[in-house]
Amino acid sequence: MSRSTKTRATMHDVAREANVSIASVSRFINGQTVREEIEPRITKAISALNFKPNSAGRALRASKTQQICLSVPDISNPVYQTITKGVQNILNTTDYRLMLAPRNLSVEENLALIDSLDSNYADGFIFLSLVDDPRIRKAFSKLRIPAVVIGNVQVHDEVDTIKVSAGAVELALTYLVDKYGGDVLFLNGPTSTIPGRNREKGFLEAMKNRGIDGSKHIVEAESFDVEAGLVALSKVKNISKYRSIICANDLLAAAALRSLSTLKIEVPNKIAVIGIDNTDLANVLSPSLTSIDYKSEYRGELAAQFILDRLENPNTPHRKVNIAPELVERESA
Amino acid sequence: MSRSTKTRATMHDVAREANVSIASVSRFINGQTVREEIEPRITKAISALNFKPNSAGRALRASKTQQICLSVPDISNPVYQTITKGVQNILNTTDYRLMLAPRNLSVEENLALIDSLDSNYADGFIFLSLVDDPRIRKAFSKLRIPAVVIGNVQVHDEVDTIKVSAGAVELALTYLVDKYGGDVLFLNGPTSTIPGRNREKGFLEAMKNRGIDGSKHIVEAESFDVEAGLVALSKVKNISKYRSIICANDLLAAAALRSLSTLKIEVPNKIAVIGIDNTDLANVLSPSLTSIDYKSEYRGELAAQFILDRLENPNTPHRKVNIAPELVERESA
DNA sequence: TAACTTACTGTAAACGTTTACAGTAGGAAG
DNA sequence: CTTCCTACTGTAAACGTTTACAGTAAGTTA
Repeated sequence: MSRSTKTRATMHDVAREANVSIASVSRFINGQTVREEIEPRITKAISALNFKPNSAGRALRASKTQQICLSVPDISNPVYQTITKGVQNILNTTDYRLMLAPRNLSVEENLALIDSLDSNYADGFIFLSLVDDPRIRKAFSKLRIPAVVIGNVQVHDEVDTIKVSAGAVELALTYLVDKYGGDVLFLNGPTSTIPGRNREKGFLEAMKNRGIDGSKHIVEAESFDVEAGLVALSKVKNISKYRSIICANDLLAAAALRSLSTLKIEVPNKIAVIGIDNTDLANVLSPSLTSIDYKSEYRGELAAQFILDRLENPNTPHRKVNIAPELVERESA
Repeated sequence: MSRSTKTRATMHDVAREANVSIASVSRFINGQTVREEIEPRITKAISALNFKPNSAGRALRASKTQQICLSVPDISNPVYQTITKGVQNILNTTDYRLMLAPRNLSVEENLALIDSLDSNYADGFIFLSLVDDPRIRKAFSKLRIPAVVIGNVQVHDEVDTIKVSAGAVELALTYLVDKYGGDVLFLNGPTSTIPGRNREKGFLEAMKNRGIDGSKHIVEAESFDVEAGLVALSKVKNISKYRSIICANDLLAAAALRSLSTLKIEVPNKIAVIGIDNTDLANVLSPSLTSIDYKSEYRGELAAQFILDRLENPNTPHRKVNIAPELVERESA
C-alpha cells in the first residue's frame, strides 16, 4: 500500500520501512544508541519518507513543548526589541522555539497571560511587565513552569530574577552635575509603572543628597514614547533655564532632542541630554545620545540561559542578578 | 480520591466531577450546545478544578496548534518590528499565538526554517525574506500549511502575497527633483537582497527617464543599518555637490542625517534626505524624516488576516495585494 | 559449563484531547 | 398507537509520540 502524498509520514511508517520497531526509531531520533546495523536503515527510511517528528505528539507524550514564552509589554519600545533579540540569540542555538506573548500593558492583560500559560503551550516563561499588582504576584505564584523575571516586578522568591539596580538616575545626575552644574530637569515616564516609580525615587533621592528638592525638577510624560515626551516638554515653561535633561528612557530622550532642535537650542552646548537604556536608538539619533546602559541584549540572553538551565536541571538554585548601570558617553552630553 | 495539587486537572476529572461524559465536556468547551441542566455542572467543575485544556492533546487530536509562525529576517530592523506589531494586532483578537521564527537572513537559514515547519508546530506561516533563491522557492512549494508572503520574494502562485509596488524610489525622486533639482544621491542597501535589487532598478529607471545615467549616483551600503550607512557615505567624495539623498530605508536615512550633522551640512537647506519605510524612526529623528510609507503595520495586519481567513476557509481564492507607496512629508525634505 | 552482566530490542501502554457512531428520550406527525 | 424526527448523550477509537518493562543475544566471569 503506497502512502498518499497528502499525509505525513509517521514514526510507524519509518519503523515499517526500516524494518525495526517504532521504539528504536524514537530512541535513535532522541540520540540513544541503537544497534550499528540498523542505524543506516533508519536514516535511510527517514529521508526516503521525509519524516519529521510531530511536535504535538511529542509534546503530549513527553510534556515538553520546546517552546519558551516571552512577554513584551510593548513591542514598539526599542528596549524590548533588544531584549527579544537577546533571547533569540540564545534560543536559536537550541531547538527551543520562541513564542511572543500578546501585549501585556495592563494588569488584566498580565493576568490573562499568566493564566493562559496553564494551557501547557510553553515550557518556560520570561516575564517582563511594566506594572505591578498583588493579583499578578498571586497568579504568578501558581505558575507551573519555570520562569525568569526581567525587571523589578515583585513576585515570589523561588524564581530567577534579573533586576536593574536603581543607580541609573544617580549616575546620570552625578555626571551632569559634575560637568554642567545643578540645573537638571528630569523627564520621567508615568509613575504608574515600575520603572517610572523607581526612576522618580532615584532622582528625588539623588537630588536630596545634593540638598535640592527634586520634585520641582520633574516633568512626567503619559507614556514612555516620543509623542508623550513632546507633549510633556511643551508644558515646561522657560526650558532654557535648565542646563541638562535626564530622560527616563531613550524614546523620551529622542523627544527631548527634537524639542530642543525645534527650539534651536544646541545640544549639548546649551542643554545636555542623557537617556536611559542605551538602545540602538542612541546611535541613530543626531547628536548621538549619551545613555545609561542596562545591557538589554545581555539581559535577554541571561534570561534565556536561566530558563534553559532550569529546564535541564530543575534543582538549579534560584539566581538573582543585578545589572549595574553604566554610562555610555556620546555626543549629547 | 483527592487530586494531587501537583498534577493538572484533565477533561476526565472535569467529567467525573460534573457527572457527565468527557465528550460533553469537550463539546461544551468548544461551543456546542449541551443540555441546559448540565451546563452549570460543567462550568462549576471547570472552575473548581481550575481546568485548562491541554494544548498538546488538543493539537495532536485536532491537528491544530493555534500557532502562527512569523519569520523576521532581522529583528533589529524597525520595519520588521512594525510588521510584527501589525501581526500581533490581529492575532491578539483571536486565540492564535504568535511564534517568532529564528533569524532567517541567509538562504540556509531560510531553508532550515521552512523545513522545520513540517514538524507541525504552526498552523500558518507568514514569510518575510530578504533573499531569494530557487531552493527557497522549491522548499516553500512543499510547505503543508497555508502561508502568506510579505515582500517580493518569488514563490509559487498558490499563495497569498503582499507586495510593495516598485514605485517608491521613483516617487521620492520625482519629489526631490521637482523641489531641489537633479543632483540626487541614492544610498542603497546591498543588492544581494531583494529590496536592494528592486530599489536599485527603480532608481536607475527613474533616472534614465530623466536622461541621466544613475549608476554614478549610487552608493551601496553593506547592510541596511546605520553603521553600514555611515561607512558607505564616508566613501562618497565631495558629498556637498549633491542636493538630496534618497536612502533605501529609514536606518540608512538616519545614517545620512548623522553624517550630514557631523559635516555641519544643514538638512534640508543644503541637502535634503528621504527615507523609505516610514517607520517609527521617522518621527524620532531630528530633523524628522520625510519617508516613503509602505504601510508596514497594515501589511502585518493584512498578512495575519489572510492566514486566518484561509484557516477558516481553505478555499478562499488566493489574494495578491500590492501596497502603493505614499510620501509622508516631514522636515528632512 | 552455568550464572551473571551488558547492550540492545520490541510490545504495549500511556499522554489529553476530539469526534464518529450508536443510542436514547421526548415530542410531532400520521 | 406507531413511526419519524430532533436534540442531545456516552462509548470508544483515534492522533503520533515516548518509555516502562520484559525479553534476547552476546560477552564476561567463575
